[in-house]
Amino acid sequence: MPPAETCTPTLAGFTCGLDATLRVIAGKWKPLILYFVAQGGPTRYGALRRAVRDVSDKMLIQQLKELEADGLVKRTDYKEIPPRVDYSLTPLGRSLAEALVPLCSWGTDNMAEVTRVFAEREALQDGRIASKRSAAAE
Amino acid sequence: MPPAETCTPTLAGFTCGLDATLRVIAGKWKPLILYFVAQGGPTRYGALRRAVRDVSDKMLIQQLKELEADGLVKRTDYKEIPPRVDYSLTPLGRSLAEALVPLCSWGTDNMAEVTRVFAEREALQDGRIASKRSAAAE
DNA sequence: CTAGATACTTACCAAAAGGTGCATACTTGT
DNA sequence: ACAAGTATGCACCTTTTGGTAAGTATCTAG
Repeated sequence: MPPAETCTPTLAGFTCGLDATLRVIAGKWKPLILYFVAQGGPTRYGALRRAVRDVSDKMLIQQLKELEADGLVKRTDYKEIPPRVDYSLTPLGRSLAEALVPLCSWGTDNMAEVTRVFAEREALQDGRIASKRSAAAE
Repeated sequence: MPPAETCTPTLAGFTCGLDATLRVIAGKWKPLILYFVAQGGPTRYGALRRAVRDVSDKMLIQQLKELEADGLVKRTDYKEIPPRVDYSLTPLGRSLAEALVPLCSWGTDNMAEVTRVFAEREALQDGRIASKRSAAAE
C-alpha cells in the first residue's frame, strides 16, 4: 500500500488514482463487461448479453458505448445483413481488466462470507418491510 | 486472467467472484473510504470526511454503516464528551483494500489518458446542451 | 455570549440509474 | 406465412442514489 502522499496531490479533478479509475468503471455492469470480454476475446453482442446475466439491452448497449468512448473497448461492425458486431478490448482496456483480477479473486475467496452477510441483510430488510406493513394495516 | 469456467458456475446469486465483490463495494464512495482507512490506520470521522473530498455527511455515514454491516470496517466509539469515533479495517476489509491497489495504480498510470477522455466527453455534452438550448429558443 | 468543532440524524427534493416494451430491417427455419 | 434471432433505438416510467439544510448535545475558544 503506497503512502497517502502518492494519492492526495493530483492534477485534473481526481483526488487520487483510484478516483480516476472509478470514474471510468463506475456503472453496475462495466467491470463485468470488461472482464467477460477480456476472457473471451472478441465477443459478439448476444454472447455478452447472455454472459452478463440480468443485464437489459438498454443498459448493456449504453455501457458498451461509454466503454468505447472511454477507449477501453473496440466495436467492430461487420456490416452483414443479419447484424453482426463484436467487442474487443483495446490495450488500455486490457490493462484495466488485468487490474480487475485481484477483485475477482477476492470475491471468489470470500464468497461464502459475502453470501452470509447478504443473507443477514436481506433478513433484516424483510423484517422492516413486515413491520412497516403491520404498522400501515392499523 | 483465469479461464471463463472459474467464473461462470457459482453458488448463491453471484455469477462470479467479481460479481460478489462488486455487490460489496458498489457505491460511489466505498472504495475510496476503504482505501483511505487502509492508508491511515484507525481514522476519525472528521479526517475521513476531509480526505474523501466532496462527500456529504449523509453519504459518508451511510456507506460507513454498510461497510460495517458487511464486516469490512470496525467502528470504535470512545464515548467521550465531544464525540470521538474512529474507523479501522477488519482483516476482511484489509484484504479487499489490497485487492484495490492495482486499480489505484492503473488510475495513476493512466490519469493523463483518463483526463483527456473526460475532457472530450464534457465538451460533447456542452455542445449538446448548447444545441438543445438554441433549439428551445426558436 | 456566540461561534465553531464533534459525530451524527432526519426530512425533503432533484438527478441519475435502470427496467419494460415496442419498433426496425432483414434472414433463416418451420 | 409466421416466429425467432440479429443488434440496436426510443419513449415512458419507477427505483435508487445523492445532495442540502436543518437539528441534536456537549465542549472550547474568543
